[in-house]
Amino acid sequence: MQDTAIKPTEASLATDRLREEIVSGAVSPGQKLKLVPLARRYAVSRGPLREAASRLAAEGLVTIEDQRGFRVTPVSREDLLDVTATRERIEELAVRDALAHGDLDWEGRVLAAWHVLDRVTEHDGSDAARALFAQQHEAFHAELVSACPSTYLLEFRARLYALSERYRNLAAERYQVGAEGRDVRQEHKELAEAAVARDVPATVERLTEHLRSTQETLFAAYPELFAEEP
Amino acid sequence: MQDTAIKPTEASLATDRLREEIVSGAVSPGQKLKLVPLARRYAVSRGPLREAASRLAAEGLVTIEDQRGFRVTPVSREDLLDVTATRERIEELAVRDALAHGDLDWEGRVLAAWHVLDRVTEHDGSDAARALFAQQHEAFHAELVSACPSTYLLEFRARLYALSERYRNLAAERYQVGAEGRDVRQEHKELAEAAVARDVPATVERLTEHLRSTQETLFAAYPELFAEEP
DNA sequence: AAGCTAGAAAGTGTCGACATTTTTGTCCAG
DNA sequence: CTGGACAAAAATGTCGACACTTTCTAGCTT
Repeated sequence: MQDTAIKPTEASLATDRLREEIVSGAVSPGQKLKLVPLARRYAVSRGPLREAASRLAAEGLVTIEDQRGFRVTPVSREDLLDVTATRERIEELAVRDALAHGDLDWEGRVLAAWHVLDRVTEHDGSDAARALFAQQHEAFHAELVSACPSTYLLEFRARLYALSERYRNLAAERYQVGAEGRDVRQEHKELAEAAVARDVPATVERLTEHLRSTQETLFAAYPELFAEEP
Repeated sequence: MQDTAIKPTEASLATDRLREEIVSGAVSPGQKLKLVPLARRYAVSRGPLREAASRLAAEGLVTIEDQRGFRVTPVSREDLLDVTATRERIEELAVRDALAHGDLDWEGRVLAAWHVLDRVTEHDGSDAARALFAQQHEAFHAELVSACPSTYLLEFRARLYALSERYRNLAAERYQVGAEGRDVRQEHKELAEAAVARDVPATVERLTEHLRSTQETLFAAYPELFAEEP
C-alpha cells in the first residue's frame, strides 16, 4: 500500500485546471472548448481532457453537445437568478446544520478564517491580491458551513458556490470591491459574529442578505452581460 | 443544421447504460469497474468508458481512485442516512415550489402519473413488472416536483433519487412490496391528492413520511447490508 | 446579389498500442 | 505457519493514428 501521496492522473489535474480557468473567467461562457489547442496548452493528449470536460459537465460548468464537442456553459440572467436563489436555500440549510452541530473548535476555525479574510479584503487591484481574496473568501464561506454533517449538502453548496463565483469573476472587472455602496467587510464580520454566537435567525438573515446583495451588485455592474456566445 | 435527432456518442450511451446497471444493482457496491471486461461487454473501447465513469463519478455513483481506476461507490448506513435526510429536505423545497407554481395542466399530469403508478403497484414478482413499477414510480415523483422552476433543485433531487433508488434495489430481493406492513399505494394516493389540493403542510408531511418509511423498510429488510466490498 | 451546393478544412469520436503502476502469486527465510 | 521480497500478470493511464461529422469556403446557378 502507498503511504506517500499518490500521483494524480493527468485527467484529474486537467479537471482542476480547467475548472479554475472556467470559474475565473479565463475562458468565456459559451466558448467552444477546442481540444487540440487545449491539449497543446496543457501538454497532454485529448484523452484526459475529454475526461476532464466530462466531469465538469456533471458539475454544470461545461455543456456537452454530442458530435460537436464541449463548450463552456453559457450564462444568462435566468441562470444567475436560479443559482442565487438555490444557493440561498442550500446555504441556509447547511448553516443551520452547522450552527446546530459545530463545536468550540469550529467556532475557532470560523473566526480564524474570518480574520484572514478581513485582512485581505481591502486590496489593490492586482491579480495576486484578487486571487488571494477569492481564495480566502471561499475558505471563509466553506468554514462557516463545515460543521454541517451532510456531505451531500456540502457538495451541492460547493457546486453552487463555484457557479456563483464564475458570475462574480465575469463582472469583477466592472466594479471595485468596497466601491459598490456596501461594506463587504462589515457583512462578513457580522456574519461571523452571529454564527459564533449561535444566533440562528441572525446568521441566516445575514447570509441570505449577503448573497442577495452580491447578486444585486452583479446586475448593477453588468446589466448587459447576459447575451449570446461569440 | 441537423433537424433529425443527433446520434449520441458511445460515451453518452455508455453513461446511461452504466448508470442503469449501478442503480439497478446489477453491479455491486464497492466493486471495481474493470474496464477491459466492461469494454468487451459494451462493445466499445475503454476511452468512452472512462468518460462515462468520470461523469458518473460527479453524480456520486462511481468513485475515482487515481492510478487504481474506478469502482462503484460503496454503500453504508451513514450514507443512506445522509442521502435520505438530504433528499427529504431537497424534495420539500422542490415540492413547495411546485405547489406554488404548478398550473392546472401540472395537476393533470400529476394525477395521470399517479393513476398509471397505482395500476402497476401490485405486481407479480417478475423482473418486467418490477422494472415497470420502478419506472412509473420515478415518473410520478418527478412529475410531482416538475413545476418547480429551479433547474438546480430539480437536478439535485434527481441525483438523490438515483442514489436512493440504488439502495432500494439492493434490498429489493429481501422484501415484497405491500408485505412490509405499509400501504404504498395508499401513501401515493394521499400524496397525489394533497398535492393537487394544494395543501402544502399535508403534501410535505406525506412526502417526508413516505421517504422516511421507505428508509425504515430498507433497514428492516437488510440490517446487515452495510458491510465491505468483496 | 442571394442562395444553393460541392469540396476542402477543421474538429470530434473512437480505437489499438505502449509505458507505467498496481495487484497477484510464489518462493524462501525466520 | 507467518510474512516479506521478488517476479509475473493484470490493469490503468496516456498517446498518436484513423474515420467520420461538422463547419467553412468558394464557385456555380438563378
